[in-house]
Amino acid sequence: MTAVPPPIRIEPFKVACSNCNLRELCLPVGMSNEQLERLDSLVAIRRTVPRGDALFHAGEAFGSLFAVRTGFFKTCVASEDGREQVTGFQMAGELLGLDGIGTDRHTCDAVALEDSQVCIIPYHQLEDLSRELSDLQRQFHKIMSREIVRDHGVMLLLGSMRAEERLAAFLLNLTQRLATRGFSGSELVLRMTREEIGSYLGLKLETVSRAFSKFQDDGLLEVRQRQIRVLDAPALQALVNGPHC
Amino acid sequence: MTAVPPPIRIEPFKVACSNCNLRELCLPVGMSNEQLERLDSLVAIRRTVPRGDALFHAGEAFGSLFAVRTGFFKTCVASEDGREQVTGFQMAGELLGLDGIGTDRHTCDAVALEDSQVCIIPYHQLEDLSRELSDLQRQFHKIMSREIVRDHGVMLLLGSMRAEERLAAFLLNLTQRLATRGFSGSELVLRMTREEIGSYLGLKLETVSRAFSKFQDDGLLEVRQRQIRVLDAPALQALVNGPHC
DNA sequence: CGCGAGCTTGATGCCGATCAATGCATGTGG
DNA sequence: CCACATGCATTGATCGGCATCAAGCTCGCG
Repeated sequence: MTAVPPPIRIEPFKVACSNCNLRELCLPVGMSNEQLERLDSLVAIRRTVPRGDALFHAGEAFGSLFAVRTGFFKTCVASEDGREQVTGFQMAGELLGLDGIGTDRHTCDAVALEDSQVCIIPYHQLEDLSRELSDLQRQFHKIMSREIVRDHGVMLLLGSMRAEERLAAFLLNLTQRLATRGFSGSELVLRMTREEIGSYLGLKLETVSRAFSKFQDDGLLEVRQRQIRVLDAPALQALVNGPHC
Repeated sequence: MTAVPPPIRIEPFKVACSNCNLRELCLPVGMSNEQLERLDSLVAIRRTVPRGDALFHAGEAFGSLFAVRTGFFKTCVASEDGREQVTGFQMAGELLGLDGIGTDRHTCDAVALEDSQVCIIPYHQLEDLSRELSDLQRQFHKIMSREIVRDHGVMLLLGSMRAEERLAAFLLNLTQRLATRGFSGSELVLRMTREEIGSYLGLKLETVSRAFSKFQDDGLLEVRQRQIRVLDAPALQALVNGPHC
């Protein structure tokens, strides 16, 4: 039984995991060419998300995961009374929407911090295919597990670090992920506001700003608005590990 | 090459998901009797963990997940410099070890807070079986996703709530989970110390103790050491939602 | 050019950390 | 059975880091 092809507009360029330059960072890690071709048939559509728009909102029905192809996102949860917490920042090759699997509804908002593009991964098809391809299954499980481990790291940060330690840890994490993607490990442009950084780190925007200024005074960073140059990464690392013990 | 059978003592009573009274809370949710029998062949061993002992440590090789059968656990991560953060408390029917999938090593410690018993779920066999049983696959994915959502909730708590709000949220979460397991929603015995609660909530033990006393003074709780009686759950709930806006 | 969003910087105050003493339950050995 | 030790909890006094409040500042953009 051949399925009717879905009436969806295909992007003009070919969408294919098999020749995507992010395949070593994304869902296809560890898959053979043959397997990749089967994944291609699943991930056939991209979606463009302009800066400021939401990819999905908390409460919406869940149907697909999304892989960031280009751009930058934040995810944030909110409590009844309107408190907001940024739970993460996602860049190329990272998956969005894992929170929706448990209840079939998204539980957070995903907002593009710059004009972005995502690959759409229909979730039930992914489940079906990962029952056939154990390498795909394994990689998907690893991605979920690492998200849990990452969250535990954020808890450690929020529960036991001081303001400057939090910002240092945040910056090192960002530069490391950017370096993995071939960018300079010392030069970066923040895509988010001081307020969003603060929300992620459990701080107010003024505190974030002061910490940036302090780092600049101490010669660890060069800060010009959102342009950041890391001058002394080891010193930042020393801050993250306990300098106060 | 037949492997030597591992020298593991099988518990005298029959271990079977199919007739486990926790099957509606645990991995088997949503599975048919036939499917359950296949799961039984996988989950055949239990392990007893005395109070204070670790089920696993960060850094150890990962091989199995564990389902809490009886008892109570905490999980905690530590940074290089020795800072510790309790990342969760697990009770009957909840899974331990999901953090290990991503790197094939555990990334946190799991410690029994009372004499406990867990079912051992060999992970690779679980992967194999979940490729055959889509209901098992679905439930496993839901469990991982819900863990991520739970972690996001903890981040919200750590990032934006005040001390008393955190404790109120913690107590309501505990009572709710106990109620799901058939216990009273108003009477509970804490299995963890003030210090462990504090670590989980990002507070010092003195602050936790003061918050308990405050709740008692205000008539929300009756506190006698670790014996807690909830007198006014709605008031606790009101604290969690923003009373200060 | 002037507006506005976002950022910086200063002054002040409060919440929770820290330091310290006491209380209370459990266990152990004389 | 009592004396004492130990681990955990409570309570008070003080301190400090970050939030809060309040101006200015910078830069991009209509």
